[in-house]
Amino acid sequence: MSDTFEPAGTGTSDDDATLARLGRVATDVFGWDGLRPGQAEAMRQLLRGRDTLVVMPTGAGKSAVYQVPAVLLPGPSVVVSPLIALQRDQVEGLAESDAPDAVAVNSDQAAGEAAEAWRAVREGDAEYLLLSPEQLAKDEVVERLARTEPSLFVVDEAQCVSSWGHDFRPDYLRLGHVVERLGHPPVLALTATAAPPVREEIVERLGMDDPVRIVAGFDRPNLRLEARRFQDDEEKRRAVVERAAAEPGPGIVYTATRRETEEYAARLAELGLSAVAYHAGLRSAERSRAHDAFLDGELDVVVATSAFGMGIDKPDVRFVLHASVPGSPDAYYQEIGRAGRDGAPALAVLHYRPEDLGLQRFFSGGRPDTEALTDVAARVRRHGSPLSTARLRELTGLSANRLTTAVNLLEEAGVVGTTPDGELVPAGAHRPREAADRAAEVAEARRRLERSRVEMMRGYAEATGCRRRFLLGYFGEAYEPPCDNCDNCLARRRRDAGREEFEHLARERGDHAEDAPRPDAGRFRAGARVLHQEWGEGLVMSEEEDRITVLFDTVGYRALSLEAVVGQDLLTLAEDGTGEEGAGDGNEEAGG
DNA sequence: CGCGGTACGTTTAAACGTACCGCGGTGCTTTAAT
Repeated sequence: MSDTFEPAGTGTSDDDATLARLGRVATDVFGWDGLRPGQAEAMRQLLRGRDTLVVMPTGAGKSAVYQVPAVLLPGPSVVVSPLIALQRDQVEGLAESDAPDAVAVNSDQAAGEAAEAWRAVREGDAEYLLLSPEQLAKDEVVERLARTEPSLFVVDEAQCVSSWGHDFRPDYLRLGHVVERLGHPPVLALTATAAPPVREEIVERLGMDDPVRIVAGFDRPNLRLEARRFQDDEEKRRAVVERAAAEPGPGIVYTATRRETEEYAARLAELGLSAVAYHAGLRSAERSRAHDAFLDGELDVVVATSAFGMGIDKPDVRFVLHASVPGSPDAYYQEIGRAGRDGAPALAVLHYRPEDLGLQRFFSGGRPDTEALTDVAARVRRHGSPLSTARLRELTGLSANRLTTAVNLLEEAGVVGTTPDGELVPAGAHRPREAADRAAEVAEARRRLERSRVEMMRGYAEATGCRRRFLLGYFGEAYEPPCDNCDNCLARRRRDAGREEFEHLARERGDHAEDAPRPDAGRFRAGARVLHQEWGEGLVMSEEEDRITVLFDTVGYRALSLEAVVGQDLLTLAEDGTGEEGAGDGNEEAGG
């Protein structure tokens, strides 16, 4: 995949001129000192018209990547943003600066406000237009947008495509069609956290064309990683409360349910901490009060569900404690990534009970809606001509989410297609029941993948090796332990120190204080394509000392012990496609 | 999948099992009723 971009700074005068122009805009218009290498490279690719995926930590200046080139490109820039609160922050931030203005169009606005925003975009008074994917699901919005001839299509928080698109906010999976209807301006996908398969899904779902991938390193060496296992629920709760009270704040405690946020916040308040609960069931005034108080340093602890986080860019969060396992390493890394952004030591502790995995399994459970699938398939087929989603909604009476989810599954199964105008047509001559069955299979595969991600959290919680290696491996980065900043590495170091005292005695007795020799992973390195008798083809994602993790096409992530792999010939190398996605492939390491 | 609550059952009466039910996370948008 290294052919997907040409290295920067090969010194053609065109490149130099482009970089100079970008640098001038950065300083003259935005008032910044300069551009970091990863930023500048992404901007240069966008100006060349290339689709670009950027994975960079929060605070590394992802927004700059579209803000600067937008100034040099002719039309307005569309920015897809998942939360109205984030849109508001961006609009306000740009309004306060000398940079061009941004406007948003969303359901929060008074009647005249949207009209004024469109006018500003049309007449060039606003450079950036912020929209939710749901806005872009409306024909009239896309048509109006097409007339403004946007020169850049940005998807912020692009991991939402993968994490929310399949059920919660299905319009995320339709953005690729929007891009085409806009004449495919350069697409920029921005995210802080995306494992290799998530990156590939973003590329595919947004219809990115031979994209450049710019991926900064994931390691956060100042984060101390720890996991503690509990049998008893109340014991776990006590440990969480005690830790939150003992560690220097401010900090975040993540729970699995709304109810738990209230319970923990109450117990912490009893101990005299200033702690509040935060979840999506609170009134919006309460939510923003908690949010602002935390950012302003008035709180010791926020106890929150996963609702708390996006848009929290507070440098001095000292700990993130998980009172329960989250549903995936993707979610976990994103949540602990909110600690220690100032680079000073910070702590991430997972409080784990195997029973807690059940709730996450439930969350990733949803059975496919066979009825909706059959109904939609039947109507698309019966209707002689292309069918708009608006019309389909009238015909079926399905809610927007159920309908769009069904359409997405049918499309992924290859039994429904989308025309260049965004209308739906049948693909192939499948009877509705058969079409629905195929789509249900797609949904089932997705469910298996999500459940395997839950299992990866079990793997992390129960890991005996370096936790940093585990997480970085999951994100496609090789790492050589010890990290000296996770509980397992530190425990091993203490053991080794103790062992030295007895080493000479052991030598006298003739035995070895070394661990048993580990089987060699041999050919099954990260990035290798492998074949398993039962589970079919897969891709080796990471290697640990005694196991490897493989992402199988049909069953999702599986951890395999090297002993079994080698001893029982579990795996063979698949036809050597090599260099597919995997650790250390052609992604640029644009040092963070 | 695991929990908390409730209803029902039994034993030897106020308390203790058991069986079943419902619930659990992320946000946009639009619309109807005050």
